Amino acid sequence: MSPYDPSAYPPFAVTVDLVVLTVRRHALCALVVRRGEQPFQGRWALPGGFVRGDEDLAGAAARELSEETGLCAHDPALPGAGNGAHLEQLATYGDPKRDPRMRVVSVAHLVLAPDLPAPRAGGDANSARWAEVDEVLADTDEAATGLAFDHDRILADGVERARSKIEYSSLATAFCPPEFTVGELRRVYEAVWGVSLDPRNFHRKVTGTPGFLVPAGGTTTRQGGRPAQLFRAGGATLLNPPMLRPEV
Amino acid sequence: MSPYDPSAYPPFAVTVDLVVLTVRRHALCALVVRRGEQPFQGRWALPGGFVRGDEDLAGAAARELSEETGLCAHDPALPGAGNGAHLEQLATYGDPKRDPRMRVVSVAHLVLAPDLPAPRAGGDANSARWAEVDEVLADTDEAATGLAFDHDRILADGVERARSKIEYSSLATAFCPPEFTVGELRRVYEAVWGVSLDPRNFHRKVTGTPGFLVPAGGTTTRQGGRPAQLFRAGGATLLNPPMLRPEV
DNA sequence: TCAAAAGTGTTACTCCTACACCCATGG
DNA sequence: CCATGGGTGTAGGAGTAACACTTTTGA
Repeated sequence: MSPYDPSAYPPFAVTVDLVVLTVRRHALCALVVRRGEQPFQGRWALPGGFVRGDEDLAGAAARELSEETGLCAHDPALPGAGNGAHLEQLATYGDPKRDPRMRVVSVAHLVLAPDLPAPRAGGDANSARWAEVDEVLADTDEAATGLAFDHDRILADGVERARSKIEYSSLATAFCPPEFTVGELRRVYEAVWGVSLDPRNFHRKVTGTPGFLVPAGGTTTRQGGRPAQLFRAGGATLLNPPMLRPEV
Repeated sequence: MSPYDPSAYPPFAVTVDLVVLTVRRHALCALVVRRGEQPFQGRWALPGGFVRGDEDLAGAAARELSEETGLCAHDPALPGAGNGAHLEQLATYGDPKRDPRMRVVSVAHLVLAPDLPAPRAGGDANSARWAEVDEVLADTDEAATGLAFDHDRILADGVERARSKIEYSSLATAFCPPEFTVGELRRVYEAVWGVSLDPRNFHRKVTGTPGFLVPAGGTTTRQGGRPAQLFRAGGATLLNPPMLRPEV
């Protein structure tokens, strides 16, 4: 038997897990679902599922996302795809003991979405919710309170990716509706980073970076106070110089 | 049959592929091996192999690295591991048609190593070499000249990761021997980015960033000219402010 | 009239770039 | 002596932080 014969090697199950993040009530939240089966029955976990034989990894992630939330994923690698949530591959987790049933390798994906209506999970409203990231990750030591499998770790990696990526890219707009104000965008940064930013300097920074924001024409007053201009995300994806995250 | 029963889903083969980068003769080079088997027999490919049933993904990558190069991998997540090449997970590639034999999902890893002696691949010196990255990726259109499978794409992703990561981390020291001069470190940046950097400003930047470099005590004159101080990599992993990559 | 949020101006500081200049070695 | 690379000093500019100040709405 050749060492290059794939069928001679042990079979793996391959899954996709989703870190779906949004900003709700000034807090970064992740979508979690309650497990109905063993193992970890009744515990919260990240949404996900098995990759089918004929679909690629991003396709499987998009399908799971659609099944869990009704969201349409938007792969940034594809040109011209319209609105829809941002989806990108995060990392792959393959510890031999991460699933007690058998060898499962999970390709985690990161999804950034605007604030959504309450999640629906296969019709069972009770089995899916938005969990504040800080609360889920606060007591990652106590095994009893965390997510199932190694999902605490996956969630932490996804949050870290989002936190660092909005520094040097325009990805924060993925948390906003199609039209948004500078103040709304600033509150996204504040929620994701857990800091306060100077509204004046923030405004100058984002409106002064070419291609980051394009005026949408209207104004809104939904936050109270003086009406704010509405913007759309511009074509630029890289921010140079980056948005600076305050020290602590 | 439960939708959560892993054994009910199609089996995958899982491999690791390695993007092993080094700097040789002022050029960024990648390790490639000649395939002895179908498919793509005789073509160059990235080193890699199947993940065994009892090892995790990083372990499989470290094993393949050791088998192909004799290098000892150093997982930065583990504390205190001494010298050895830097190893990190890169991305996972799972297109259903990427391997014509069967469904293979490959977890690519990135390895950064100092300039090494000529590679040895299972004793057959002819079957492994350092290829200049620019030459391999130059004609990625012509299918006849590129690497096997989707390895052109994987290599491009690995190179892009390395190029961007040395901007904001001290990872460039992974391309250097344990003790090195500021000039040697600068030539690493120049080779990886394909640019020229001002030696004076570079020196000030790296020696002025706390924790980046620690003096090793000696001097060397192996480059000619005035003897240069020797340094070791400091404990700092993040560079703030980052090293700025020139435009163009 | 007041609170609240949107914007603009200004100053001081940090950091980078560019380049002049000096230092220490080998040939 | 001189070529080569190592290392320091300095002036100008880009970009940020901090904060005073004006604008425009709803209550």
